[in-house]
Amino acid sequence: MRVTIKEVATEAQVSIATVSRVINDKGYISSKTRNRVNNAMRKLNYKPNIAARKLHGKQSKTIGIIIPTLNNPLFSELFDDIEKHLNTYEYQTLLCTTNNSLEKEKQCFELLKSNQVEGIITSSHTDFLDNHTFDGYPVVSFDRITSNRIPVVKSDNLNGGRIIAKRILEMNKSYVLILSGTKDGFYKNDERIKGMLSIFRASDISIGKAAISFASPTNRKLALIEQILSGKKYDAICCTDDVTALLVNLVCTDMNYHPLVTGYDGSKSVRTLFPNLITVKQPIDQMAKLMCDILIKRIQYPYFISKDEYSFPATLIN
Amino acid sequence: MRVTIKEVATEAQVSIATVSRVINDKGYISSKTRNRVNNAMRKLNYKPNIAARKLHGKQSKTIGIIIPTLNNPLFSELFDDIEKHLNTYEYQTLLCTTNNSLEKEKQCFELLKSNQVEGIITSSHTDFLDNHTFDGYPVVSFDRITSNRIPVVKSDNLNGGRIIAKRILEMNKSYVLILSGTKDGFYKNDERIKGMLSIFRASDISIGKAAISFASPTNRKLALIEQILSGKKYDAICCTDDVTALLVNLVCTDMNYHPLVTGYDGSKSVRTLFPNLITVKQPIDQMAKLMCDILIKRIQYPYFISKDEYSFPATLIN
DNA sequence: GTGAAAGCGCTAACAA
DNA sequence: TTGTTAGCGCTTTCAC
Repeated sequence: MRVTIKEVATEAQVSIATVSRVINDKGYISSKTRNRVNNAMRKLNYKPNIAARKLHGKQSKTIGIIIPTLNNPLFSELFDDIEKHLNTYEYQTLLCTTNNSLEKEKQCFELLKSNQVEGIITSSHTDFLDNHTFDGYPVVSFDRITSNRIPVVKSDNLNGGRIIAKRILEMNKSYVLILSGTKDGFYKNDERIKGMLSIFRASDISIGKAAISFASPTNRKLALIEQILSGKKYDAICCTDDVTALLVNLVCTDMNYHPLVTGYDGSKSVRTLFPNLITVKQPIDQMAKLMCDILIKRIQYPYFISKDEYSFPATLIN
Repeated sequence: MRVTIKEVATEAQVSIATVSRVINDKGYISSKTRNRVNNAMRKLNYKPNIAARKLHGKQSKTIGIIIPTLNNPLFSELFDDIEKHLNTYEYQTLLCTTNNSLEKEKQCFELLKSNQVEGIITSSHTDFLDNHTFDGYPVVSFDRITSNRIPVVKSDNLNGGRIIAKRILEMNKSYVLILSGTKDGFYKNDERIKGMLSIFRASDISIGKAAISFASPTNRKLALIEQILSGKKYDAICCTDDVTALLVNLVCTDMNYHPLVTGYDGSKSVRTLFPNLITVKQPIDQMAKLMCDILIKRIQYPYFISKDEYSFPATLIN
């Protein structure tokens, strides 16, 4: 068995309460005792049992993270940034992936509650949140409009859509496909698409629209894309995310068909590995940081009222 | 506050012990009581408090996962597969990333112990494991030879190296660079490189060797690669992982220099997005599954003796 | 078959 | 400034 607070107390010849005080830096302790306890902890290589701490109710020092998948650089980078930043607050992280399934998202939420997380950062895109009571859990959402009083950290999708569309117009395209990477109805009001449309409609470009399901396996997506493109001769294809854009490029290469393909998100790896891709960058690192900050503040000061929405600028790449 | 076992007991008019028995399916319970308890749990939407369960010592139903980074498709896919598979055992996962830093790896290990994980799957590549006593924690390692009695699940790196080298020879190259993606000394005995050398040395090809540090940020890696390549005119560059290969390709394109570049790992996303990359595929999904199976078996039957090493075949892509 | 009660490691009143 | 003690929610003997 591992070393417990009790053994530290014995070793330091104090009570467990004193040890607890030293650990949590609470209340008055003489520096002599403090030293004795610290030495004992070091000597015995004591590590607190987080489960016991959680059991007590507060201070689980754990934040739950809900994301659709790690197999998308947007989300793996987001998670990475969040984790790094939470670590500076001495918080740990409990990760759940949903693949955008409502069922899975429910399970994630239960799992996180079962694990006594102090708050949740979610970037899953089902509408589960809307219908759920939060038992007072602080929650912050990534790029997702929710109806409840859950703060959203997003980037300016409307403007991002506009930027991309303007870029397309500059290149004198005449028949453009807007291809959404999620067709599951969660993006009914996709701001990116709205932005694109607002520009395209004011021009004399022709517009097609299509969507593929986010949760489909890659093979299925490729097949769907091929089907969507077959016969049609768009000279530009605007995707609502980078992964979809990259898949479209693959299919097009195979078809020996070379429209202009644009993405969205601009994660570091995509920007590095596909330096020519025209896309819109969300400042993922800054957004991650802000989400952590809001959440921690909310946890530390329960009456802290955050804004409903924090919006970051979207910037054109290429 | 959440619903506890106590409230379920009251609702079902039984003792908490009985509720516990129903939850864990242990001991004798009449089916009448069982039903009553189950109904009560459903009615109150009871979810067990995992912290309390962990506190008791056994059955934290959590496995710790240590990986270097999620920003490498090999590891994000590995984690994904592990998590999916552990879920079928009703185990949850606690993820730690180390970026191959020894310091971070130590912290991860402590964190996982603090969280009462029942076992650990590690694919980090420092030599921390070798010098550490495991307090009886079941551990299994991914692709990493350790000196202790920790089972390793790997693929046949020696043969993988050979396969790649043979492929190079087929293409009549004469000056090849072997570029390792980790120069931190953890791969002193890198089997992949050994395999390559065994073939190259038996031919009349010239060989160069270099390495870049795994933990460097991408920009730094690109600069290093440029430096390594400047002046030299290799007609083939064999990297020990895909990410390095892709970065090399970027630098080469920039330099308008077009050697044959090969990778290693063959994760799904790399194979999809770079269908022409010559690489060696490790069967990540199968390896993930086996690691979970070994670990769970070891947890359930403490006297289960696993083999020291499980090796999967490596297959050439392209 | 079921319940009472001890105890897991820790925190936080409350006493001293 | 420190110690005593009552829980936190759950599992598990040991009685009944």
